[in-house]
Amino acid sequence: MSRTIDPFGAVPKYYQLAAILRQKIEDGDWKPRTPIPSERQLEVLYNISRTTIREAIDNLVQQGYLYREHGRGTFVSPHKLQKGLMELTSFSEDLVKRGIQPGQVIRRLERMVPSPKILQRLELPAGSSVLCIDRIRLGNGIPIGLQTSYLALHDDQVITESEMSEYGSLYRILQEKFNIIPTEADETLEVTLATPQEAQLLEITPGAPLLLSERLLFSQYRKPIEFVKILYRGDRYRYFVHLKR
Amino acid sequence: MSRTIDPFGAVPKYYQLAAILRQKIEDGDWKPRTPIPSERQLEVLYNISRTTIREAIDNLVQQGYLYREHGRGTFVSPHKLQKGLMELTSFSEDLVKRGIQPGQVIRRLERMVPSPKILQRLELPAGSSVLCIDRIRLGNGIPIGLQTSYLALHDDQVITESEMSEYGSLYRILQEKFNIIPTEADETLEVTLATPQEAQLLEITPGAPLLLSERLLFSQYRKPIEFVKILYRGDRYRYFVHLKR
DNA sequence: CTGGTCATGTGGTCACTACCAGTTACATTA
DNA sequence: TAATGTAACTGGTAGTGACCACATGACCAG
Repeated sequence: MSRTIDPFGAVPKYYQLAAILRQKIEDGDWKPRTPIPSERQLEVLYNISRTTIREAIDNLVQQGYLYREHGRGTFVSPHKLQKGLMELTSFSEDLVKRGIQPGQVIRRLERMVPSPKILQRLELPAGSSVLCIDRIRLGNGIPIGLQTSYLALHDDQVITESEMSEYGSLYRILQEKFNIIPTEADETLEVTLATPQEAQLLEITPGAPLLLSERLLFSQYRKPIEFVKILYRGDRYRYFVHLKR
Repeated sequence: MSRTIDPFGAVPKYYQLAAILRQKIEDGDWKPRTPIPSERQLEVLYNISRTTIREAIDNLVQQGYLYREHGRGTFVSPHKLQKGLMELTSFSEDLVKRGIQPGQVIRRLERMVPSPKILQRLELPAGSSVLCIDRIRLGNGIPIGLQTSYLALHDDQVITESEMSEYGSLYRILQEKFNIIPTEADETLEVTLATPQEAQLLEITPGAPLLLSERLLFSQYRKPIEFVKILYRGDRYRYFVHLKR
């Protein structure tokens, strides 16, 4: 890992500096609750202007690595293993973080015209077609959720079943193939009971309690990209979220 | 509402500007998806340096009011009624937003020594006492949740039952009386079934599905402040969250 | 011992300047 | 006509310099 700033590289200096500081925190060079060098000290240490220093620190504060105290200093956050948890995550990222091996069975992958309610949430005109992906989600080989995604993609934006396994994550495909960056999402969670059909797919008894999630995903330009409905087995899944002011 | 910048006031200029811009968005003066004036134009319009302009815009982008497109401009986010939803909210704020009249029955309010597991999560030494508040939460007069809070407060930081109703919100008491600002929280949600006792308090049948939330709340200095457990009636409550990258 | 003052260190705010990097419209050229 | 360049926008990055607001500890007067 580079420990110095490259003034000619394509990556911005504040970004390079943020990476260096983040590394120090993750490596444990800087302990929780202890102050990092002051902004004036960093200015000298890395030969970078305070403007840039502050931009780097702003980023890390935003991401929860550091916190400031006016008049006292900037300190390392004491959160232990939670780095990255505040992030908007995909299902697979989500599981990997908990040490569970994600898996999936794709039951359907095709273009279709969804219900008007779904089209409305995706802000598409009536009669539009979307890409629909129907999957059984597995954790360590055991079914834990039924997921149905409706993606607001054009006819020429194709996703194949083989790409789904290559990329590993739908969000990676969106980002790397279509330059769509998931940025925000609205999600609701509620309790529901398994229908016989759902129970069979999830290998549970009908009427067993499920966690129902409905999520609307927005791109970097605040356009709705995906509407996804997930039914989680109530006995095998716990939803986690990190909230911020 | 003031539409100009006061250069001598105690409030920072970037904050005043952000308030003005936010107002224009909320009033509908600037429509969704349309560009706001460029940073150079705002510089002239308000006689403020671009540094300050950008700081104000940064804030609003962070809060979801605006989004930038490099080379094109800065645009108003198209989100309709969702302003503020990304915020870390208290139970009562939460309900008010949905147009439901919040209410509560305080069943217990006392200092106690909680279980070691809870003390550990609050990062307090074994044997410490905390303030425990046990409440039934109402929506439009109907029970929708059982809430038990454990607050990491000192013996001299007292909260009375009358203050609970005066302030309306526990978070307001923390903020205004003790200068503790809820900044982050980790929350898990899972499904569980009502015990006979819980069923009675919630006025449902035993065995009915419930939504169980466990939340650990952190102050502005990343110290754990509150551990709270809430049991929601599965048939009357839907959890909402706004996620961000 | 108590309370005030002050120097010094911290982050917070602001202005001015310069240049880089995408986007767009339009004139130019093949 | 179609491709191409180019000028004039946009936001993005970076440096410099100044002053304010808050926290702390050393010092001093009572």
